[in-house]
Formats: sequence, C-alpha cells, structure tokens
Amino acid sequence: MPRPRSLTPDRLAASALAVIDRDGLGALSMRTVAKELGMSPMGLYRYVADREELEGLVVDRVLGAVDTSPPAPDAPWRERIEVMTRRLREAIARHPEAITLTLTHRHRSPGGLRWSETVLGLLAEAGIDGARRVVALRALHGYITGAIQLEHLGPLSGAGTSVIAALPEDRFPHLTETARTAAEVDPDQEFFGGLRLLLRGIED
Amino acid sequence: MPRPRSLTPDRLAASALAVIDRDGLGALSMRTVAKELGMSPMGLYRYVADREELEGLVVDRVLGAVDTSPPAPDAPWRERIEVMTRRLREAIARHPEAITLTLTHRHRSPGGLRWSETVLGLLAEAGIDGARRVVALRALHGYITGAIQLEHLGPLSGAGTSVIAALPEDRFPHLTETARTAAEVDPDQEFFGGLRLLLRGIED
DNA sequence: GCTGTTAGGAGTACGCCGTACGCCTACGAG
DNA sequence: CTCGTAGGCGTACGGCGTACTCCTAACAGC
Repeated sequence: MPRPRSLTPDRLAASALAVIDRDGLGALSMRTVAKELGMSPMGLYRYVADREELEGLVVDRVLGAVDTSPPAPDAPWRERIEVMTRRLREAIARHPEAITLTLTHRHRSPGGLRWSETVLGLLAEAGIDGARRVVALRALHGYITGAIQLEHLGPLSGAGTSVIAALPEDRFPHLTETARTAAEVDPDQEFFGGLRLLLRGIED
Repeated sequence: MPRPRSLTPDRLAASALAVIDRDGLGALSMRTVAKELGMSPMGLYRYVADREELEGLVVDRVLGAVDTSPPAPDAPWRERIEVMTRRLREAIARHPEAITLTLTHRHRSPGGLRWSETVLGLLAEAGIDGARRVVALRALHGYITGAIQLEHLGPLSGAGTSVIAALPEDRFPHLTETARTAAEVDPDQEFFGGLRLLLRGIED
C-alpha cells in the first residue's frame, strides 16, 4: 500500500562497487554512492543503517560471485580444495580496490559461509573430523586471507621489494638475498606453493 | 643551532599508542594525539608528514618490542620457528586495539624485517633455500597475519560464532557442526595447531 | 474518489576529520 | 648580537557520517 521502493540492496551494492572500482576505496562515501545513484546523500539511509552495512553489501556482492558448488569428485581432495581456493582468490582479485573491505568483512557474508560449508564437506570426505577439521579450516582461512593481503600490500612484492633491496646487506643477509630470489617467483606460484605446503601438512 | 626539538618520534608513537589502548583505534586522530601530548594539533606535522607516517611509528613501536634474537639452537628448527611466532603473536596481542594497524603496516617496520631475517636464518639452517624458502617465508607470513586477524574478527570466534549458530542447519550442516566443535577448541591450540600443520608441510 | 500510510526526495546542520598556511616566539651557533 | 630554524598556536577549507525536518507521490482499503 505504500509507495514502492525504488532501489534494491543489490543495485546499491553495485553502485558502491562501481565507485570503488573506478575511483578506489578511498573514494567510497555515502555521498559519492548517492551521487552515483543520482539521489540525495541521505536517501541511502532508507536502505542501510550506516556505512558499515553498505560495506557489507559490497562484500556480499564480491563473494556472492564465487562458485561454491563442489568441484569434480574424481580429483583428489587436495586438488579440489585448491580449486575452491582458486575460485575465491579470483573473485577477490576481480575487485582489487575492494580487497581490504572484502577481507575484513568476509566473515559476515553469505557467500563466504557457503564457501566454508563446501570446503568443510571436502575435508570431511578426506576423513578429517572434529577438532582436526576446525583447525584445518581455520588454517586455510588464515592462510588465504593473509596471503592475499600480502600479495597486495606485502613486503616481497611491488613497492615493498625496493624497500628491502635498499636494506643494509650486512645486517640483513638472508632478507636481501631472499628478496632477489623472490623477484623471480611469480605470485601465482607463490600463493599456490604456500597453499600446497599447508595442504600437505593437513593431509596427515 | 636552532631551537632543539622537544619531542622524539618514540614519544610520539607512545602517545598515539596510549590513545589507541585507552580509547580504541577509532579514537586515533591527529587531534587526539596532540591533546595527549599537550600541544596543538598542527604541531605533530613537524614530526610526521601525515597520519599514515604516524601510524607507521605506532607499528614500529609494537613490533620493535619483539625479541628477534634466534632462540636456543638445541631445539629442532620447527620448534624454534614456533618460538619466533609466539613472540610475534604476543607482542601484537599486547595491543589488541591496534591489531588492524599492526597487520596492515607490518611490512614497513624495522621490527618486522628483523623478525623475517631471523626466521629466514632458521629456515636456512633447516636446509631450505632458494624459491622454496621464499614460498615458506611467505606462507608463514600469510598464515600468521591471517590467523591473528581471524582470531580477532573471525567467524568462528566471539560474535561470529553466534551468527553461525543461527544458520539453517539443513543448508549448512558441516558449518553448524564445526562451529559447535570450535567452541571447545581454545584459541592458542587453534593458532599453533594450524601453524604446526604448515610447518609440517614445509619440512618436506 | 477520498484518505491514510509509507516511501521518496531534498535540504540543513552538527561535530568530527586531515591538513594547508601564516604568524609570532625562543633558542643557540656564528 | 643576530639570524636561521624549530616550536607553538590559531584559523580555515573541504570532506566525512549522519541526525532531523519538511514536503510529495504512490498505492490499499473504504
């Protein structure tokens, strides 16, 4: 009986994400999103309680795009978890400017929960149960979150590498040498190399 | 020959950290720190270029407190890395309100670099070199960063647990069950359990 | 067709924030 | 003694999140 709503949460999230993708996370504000939608700044508050909720919607949108159906059951479970991880990583990387947001709000997003559910299923199939499974899932979560973060603001990639290259070699012999080696390891190898270490540790 | 500086970067960092510890990260601002020091807001800009640099000083202070001397060489290398990790985790946990800051600025802090240097030395002693060592260090970094983050804003602890408990059990059977189990695993066990999985994977 | 309910839309205002800029003061080396 | 520099303070701008108010437009039920 009232006037119909003119916006969906999804359209709201899409607009916010558009702002982020175009102008960076720093440009995200209630005002810029409102402008993006062609409405007045205060109008947003009819759809979200506050900025934080808006951020939650954005993360939902990023993580909602992850395919969480279990991968082909003929592959070994470690490879299947790797597939799940690759899907998640790619979805996150698709919106690099939003990464900080995505990682900090991940735990509240339905998409993230569906991902966990699927991975837990794979672990169960591998015969991992109880406390062992709790630890395994958390370790995977931790590694994935942390490693993606490092990729994008880490010491061994991008701008950080040059900081390390400038280090006094006599006081940081290992670090300077490692940085040189690191320059030749590509990020994908590094990420999945680390993941495989963890999976091997989980296996037995 | 000029008027002497009346503040050290260290005192600045200490004041900023005091604000954070007392009133939370949200309370950190150039103005609140200036007030803490009994000076005018703009005064800070003679010691730091901008807010980001101030944050860097804070992180330096948190991570500078980590003991980075190599632990007793009679223990196996995995245990020695565990000791290094414990030291880092405890230093970070000593300022829980600053965790977000600490983890995002970690890569630029001298303390963090010294930590890496020591750990690389331990890995070298274990016979891990070249690209393998790059991957191992990054995996450790990633895991530690991510896991600490999860501990403090994660889905399986604190407020997040109740979100999961409220999930429809039929659509998330594994997740709801795991959450119940997780409630009985203490955070230390979980953190170091995960670390050991990774170390085992690194070992061979 | 009128009315009541509710969403839409706009505007104003408050108290924060980071920080650019300018002015005066106090110190200490030459 | 003087001059260069750091210290210290105040003012000001543009942006933020968001509380609140006022009016309008669409539809359900009478």
